[in-house]
Amino acid sequence: MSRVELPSRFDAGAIEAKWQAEWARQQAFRALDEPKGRRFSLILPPPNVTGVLHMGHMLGDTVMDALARVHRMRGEAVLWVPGVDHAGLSTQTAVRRSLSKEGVRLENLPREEVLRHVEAWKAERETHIRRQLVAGGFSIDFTRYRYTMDPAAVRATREVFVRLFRDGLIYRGERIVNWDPKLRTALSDLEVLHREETGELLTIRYPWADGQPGGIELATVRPETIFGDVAVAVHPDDARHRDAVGRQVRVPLTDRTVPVIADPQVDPTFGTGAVKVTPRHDLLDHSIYRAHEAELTLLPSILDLDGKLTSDLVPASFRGVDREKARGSVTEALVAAGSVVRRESYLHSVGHSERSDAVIEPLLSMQWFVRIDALAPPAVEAVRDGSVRIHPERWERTFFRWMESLQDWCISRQVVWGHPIPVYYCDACSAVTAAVEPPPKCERCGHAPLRPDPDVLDTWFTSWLWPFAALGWPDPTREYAGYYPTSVLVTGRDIMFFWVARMMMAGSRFTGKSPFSDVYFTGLLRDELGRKLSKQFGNSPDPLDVIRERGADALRFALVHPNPVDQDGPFTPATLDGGRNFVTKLWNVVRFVHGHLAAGAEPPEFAPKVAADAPLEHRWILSRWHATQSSLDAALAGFDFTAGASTLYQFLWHDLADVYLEWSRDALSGAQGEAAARDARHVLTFVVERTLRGLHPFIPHVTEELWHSIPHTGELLALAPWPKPEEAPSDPEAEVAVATVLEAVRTLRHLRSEHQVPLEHRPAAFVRPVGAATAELLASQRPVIGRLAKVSGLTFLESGAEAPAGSRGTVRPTGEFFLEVPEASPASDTLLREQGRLEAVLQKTRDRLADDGFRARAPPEVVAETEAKARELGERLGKIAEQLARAPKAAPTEVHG
RNA sequence: GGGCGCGUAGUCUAGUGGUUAUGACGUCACCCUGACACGGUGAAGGUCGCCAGUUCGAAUCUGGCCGCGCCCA
Repeated sequence: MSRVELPSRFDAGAIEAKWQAEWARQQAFRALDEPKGRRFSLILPPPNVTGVLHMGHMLGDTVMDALARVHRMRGEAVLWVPGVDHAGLSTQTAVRRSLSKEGVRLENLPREEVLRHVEAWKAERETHIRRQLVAGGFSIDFTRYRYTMDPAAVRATREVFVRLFRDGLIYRGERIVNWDPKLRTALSDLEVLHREETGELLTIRYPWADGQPGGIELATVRPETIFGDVAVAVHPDDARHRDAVGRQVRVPLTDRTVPVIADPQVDPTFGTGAVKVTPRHDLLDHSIYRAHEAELTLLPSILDLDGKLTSDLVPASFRGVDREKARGSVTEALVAAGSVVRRESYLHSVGHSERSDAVIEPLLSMQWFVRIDALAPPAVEAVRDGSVRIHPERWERTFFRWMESLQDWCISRQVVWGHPIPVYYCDACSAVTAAVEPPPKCERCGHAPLRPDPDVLDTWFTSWLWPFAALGWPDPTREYAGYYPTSVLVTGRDIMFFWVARMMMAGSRFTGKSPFSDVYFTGLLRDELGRKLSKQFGNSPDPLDVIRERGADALRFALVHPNPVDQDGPFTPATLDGGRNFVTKLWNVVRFVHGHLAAGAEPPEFAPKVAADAPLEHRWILSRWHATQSSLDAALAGFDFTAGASTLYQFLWHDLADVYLEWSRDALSGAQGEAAARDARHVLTFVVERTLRGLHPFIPHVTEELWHSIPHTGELLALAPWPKPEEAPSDPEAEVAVATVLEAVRTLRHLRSEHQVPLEHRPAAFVRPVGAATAELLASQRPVIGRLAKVSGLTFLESGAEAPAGSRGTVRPTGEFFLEVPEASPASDTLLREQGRLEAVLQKTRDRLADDGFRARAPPEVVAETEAKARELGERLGKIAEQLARAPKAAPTEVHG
């Protein structure tokens, strides 16, 4: 059992690196190939190689690590699988931006060269991410490291595609999709962010085609699309337009005529109740078109993939003009032509690309889709029947609501970087084949070669398989057999739909099981101004830099400790200081312990048996530890990591350091004899050792270091057993008694401070306790009270006895306390303030007692308590009055003004 | 527009019907006391957003209003 001298300062950099290396050397986090007994597994939500880890990742990873370490200490087989995500569109966008800074357009490069650039980008970020994960001290199994484009993930992705295709749940079709004209790709509904924007609502008159005066008026915010109109639609019940239905109108600025049709999808409350129908460029218009397909033959496209006006239907002067520019010039032309009836400012919601921020263009396009609604029911059922629990629980409702209104998922992307869609076309017989392995020739007609689909899959199409794909599915790997389904998923709620819900669908569909049993959503981090952490504000430092400056443990504690459940948490210099201060406090507590243990010969044994007549402070600290460990376990079970960290913080700092260490100083130093010293060492070692174990999941490095510096059994704290509260007894009696003693100490300290007793003075103190039990307790603890309050002795006053002249006093629930004060000491106003406060309380209490309703309806014990309270307050006020009566002789009355 | 939350000392926060409302940061005073000034001791600081209601009793439950945030359209 080796013990080391602790340096006076905690050198986070060196110590953290040392234990990271040691954990790796001992393979402490390597999961068993064939786990037995209870197991706990989780996947690291694979960070995008688009960038590197930010503080939000660190928060999630710290939570996951806390869970993983606790379960490991409980003796369970733990597997934590790390990995990174290729993040197709996102990474390609980043690379494109980086190339454009060098004046290179990604679109102009050959595919192979684009891939080379992306691979280089990925390699750089991946290296950094791995370094960050190591530096954080996360107990990840790096031997199971995975990447969403490594061969096994490719296999799983293609396998899933092919299965869904064969089951008819993936189809290719021409649908209105969200088109990003900047990135030139389709996006899923989830990748579109809606923002309120002010536009202009134009009311335009479409004249009757037969030349009769007038026409039909309709409102639009997109006048540039009139060239693609195929009809004007009104609601069938709209009396205003009943006569118009069936007539022809002329599209302004053109010679084309289109019919007025009636369709119930039209919102009669919008504008004039008539709308233009541009079926290739609007979802609703397309739907109306479909309903009237027989009468409407034309389906014109007037926008190209860059969002520029195109087509013969567009007057030459507008051709090739971007849609946003064209809006203005078409408006001018309409005004000039006298077609505009009204122009008004209009606030409406505009979809933007999550990636490029370009305004999304609804566009009729041939894409691949997943019939997601068919996959949803088992996922909904899993949450409903409790086999998957969402924390915090209220997010279940959001989950359900979303699952009820699912649109088909567009999974094809027109980008280079990603998993190619595993579909092959035969140009000879037009067969469409989906296959895991590229087929050499057409199965139907034998034609070769086949033409592969040019698109790639949405990255989430791989991500939704991750809980089992990362474990090797569809192969029957040891990881999959031993650790699937996983236990917990920790992530941000911003990807609840993107990822969590879809994972549950995929899990049920392909493995027959929910991929995890618990989902925990972390909150967001905000800076001191309440802003989200973001590069753009410069408030989002690289975690590696913070770790270099403060240490990983300080960062981890700062992230978890002040972060309330289900609310945004602060990430500020102050919270970082808090983390560092706590780590330093722990370090110094153990240094104190260490110094005292060095004096002892043999290492104390564990699991102290505390007799009922053992010294009060030992019974008390063990009871406090029992309570702390209990609430820690409860907090962890409820996924309340802040409460867990907080209970340890309070215990270490206030119970252990502030009270117990000071109280036990004498005993530890041997001043009370060798037996007392031995007992104190014994209890102290036990409590500190168990506290290190309890703190280890949150701040693993410093606890590992400190644990090795005190008596312990085992090779690594990371693998030491998780403490059980019942290792030490709960002792409510001791807790009450210590509270009384501490109140006496605090009262005397207060009197010292109030009356400015110089620090070197040891004034005499007097007490007139309430009740024999208190008297006995205080008498038995006279030495420690004297020591902690820095008074010379504590004299007990008989009930009638006058306090000595030259003393000042105060009144507490446990009794009256007096302290010898310097003669020049002015009277304090504390007593007066206390008197005022208590009188207010007493008044409220008496009012309540005077209320007949209260006496009649409140439970008798509450009435009795209230009566006792009134009595006690009355007595205390009486004593305060007595003290005030004897105070004036030395009391200048500046207080009363 | 729909939905879900949140308003408690200067700031963040605990507290889901019954003592005198919890803790942290910050502030003030004293103190480098043999673990720690990244610290110790003491103190100041609150109309629990507003208005009604339920109840013997409301920070806590209900409704309305005001303010803020997030998600969805």
